[in-house]
Amino acid sequence: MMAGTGTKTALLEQFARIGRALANPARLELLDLLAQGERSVDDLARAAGMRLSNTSAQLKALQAAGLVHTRKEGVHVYHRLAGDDVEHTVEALKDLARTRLAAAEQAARAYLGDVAALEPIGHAELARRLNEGTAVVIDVRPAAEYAASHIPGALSIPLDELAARLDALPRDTRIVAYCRGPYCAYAPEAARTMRAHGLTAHPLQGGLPQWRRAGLPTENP
Amino acid sequence: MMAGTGTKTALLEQFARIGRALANPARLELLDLLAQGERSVDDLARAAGMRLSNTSAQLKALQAAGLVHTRKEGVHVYHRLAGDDVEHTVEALKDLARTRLAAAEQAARAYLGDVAALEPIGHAELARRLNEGTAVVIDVRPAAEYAASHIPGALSIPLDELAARLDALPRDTRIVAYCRGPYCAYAPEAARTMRAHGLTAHPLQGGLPQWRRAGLPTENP
DNA sequence: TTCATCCTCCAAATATCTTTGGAATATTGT
DNA sequence: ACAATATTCCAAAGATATTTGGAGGATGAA
Repeated sequence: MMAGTGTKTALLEQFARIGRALANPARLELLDLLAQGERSVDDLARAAGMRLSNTSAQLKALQAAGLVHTRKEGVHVYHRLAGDDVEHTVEALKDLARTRLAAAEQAARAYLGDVAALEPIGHAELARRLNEGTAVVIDVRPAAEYAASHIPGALSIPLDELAARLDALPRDTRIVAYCRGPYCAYAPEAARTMRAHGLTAHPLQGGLPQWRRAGLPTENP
Repeated sequence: MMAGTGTKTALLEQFARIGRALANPARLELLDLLAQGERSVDDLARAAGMRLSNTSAQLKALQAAGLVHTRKEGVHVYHRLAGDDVEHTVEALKDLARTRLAAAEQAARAYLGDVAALEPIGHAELARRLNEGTAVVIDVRPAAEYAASHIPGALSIPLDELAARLDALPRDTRIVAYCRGPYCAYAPEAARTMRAHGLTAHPLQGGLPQWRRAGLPTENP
């Protein structure tokens, strides 16, 4: 492809660089993970089920596109999203896919199941209920993500452990589960598990990144 | 790459399809043109300076990604954006590029010049001024795009013809020029030309697609 | 220093994308 | 039927991306 300096072509080429960064499922998964908080390369590789060398290469591509920043601490290199706008654009991309591609809508339904049937709770309602004490909120993401940032007052119950800890949950209070975002299956899955056990459970509409982006408070280390 | 049916991988793969559609400067240019209204393949090829066969191939890719719909009329195939969300996401992509990539910001400045110095007029202010009669609005896009859709009351003065028609413009009224959008150089360029001729001119903030997306009225054939 | 750990870099193999010119197809009008 | 126009399809060449395994560099701990 031509270099194309100084003209409209050069500008379009720059825009396309961002498109290219978002053109690969592995990179999109890394962005999802990074939206939960900064993580080391090796940690990301494990969480995404990718080889280390490949993870490093993809993170380098994201960095070259300006979507990710890094911080070196000792032997670790921590990566994080460059800003809220990254997450916002990725979400717009996903929503566009779901709206415009029947195959995407179908894949979303296959992965998430029927979320509407679980009557998701909105941000505002959860915030109100937390103030009133009429709901308990649980964070069903892996513990490391809870540790990086969570909704104040949330209990960390990773999905893996939910079944074993069901009896410790209140039967007389509404339980709201949240996870990584609107395309994360953890919270809906958790709500189903809890409902099957006779609890009153709902997923949060959107996950922690959306909660934060709405200007609501989070608790960080 | 794996097929990956039924799982998270399948969903991410669908999201990445949209990313891939936006990963190429030629396709981004076609999307820009389509945001101005539906056009035939051959017309788009001419406007974008691309070969016909390539234009057809890229449009096919956009169609496969669900971003573009087509309508056949006689011997022509008219393409149009599948919805407002397409334009919105493309704009988010461009803004992200400009914010996160220094090279993109630099290319934008090189292409657009210093737009802020031209004191762009916002949508609300233009709407008000048009009601009051305290501004004249001119559409400096190619005539075909004006014909497809324009701001009610706008005069069509394609940038090519502006120099020849400067004397017909009022010297005692504020003139607002608009074009394809925030990354189109026509309106800023027109404002500079008019100012150099002693007129009071400004570009509109954002172009016709943004005006329409803000819910303001347009005039269509 | 030596070791273990984390990460990046490299080369190679494979796959995908882009662009071109020309052939093939479709539609309309004569 | 024929010609003219608009579009798609095809094959080929070149350019980019993706992924892997392993080598090598950097850092901190023993």
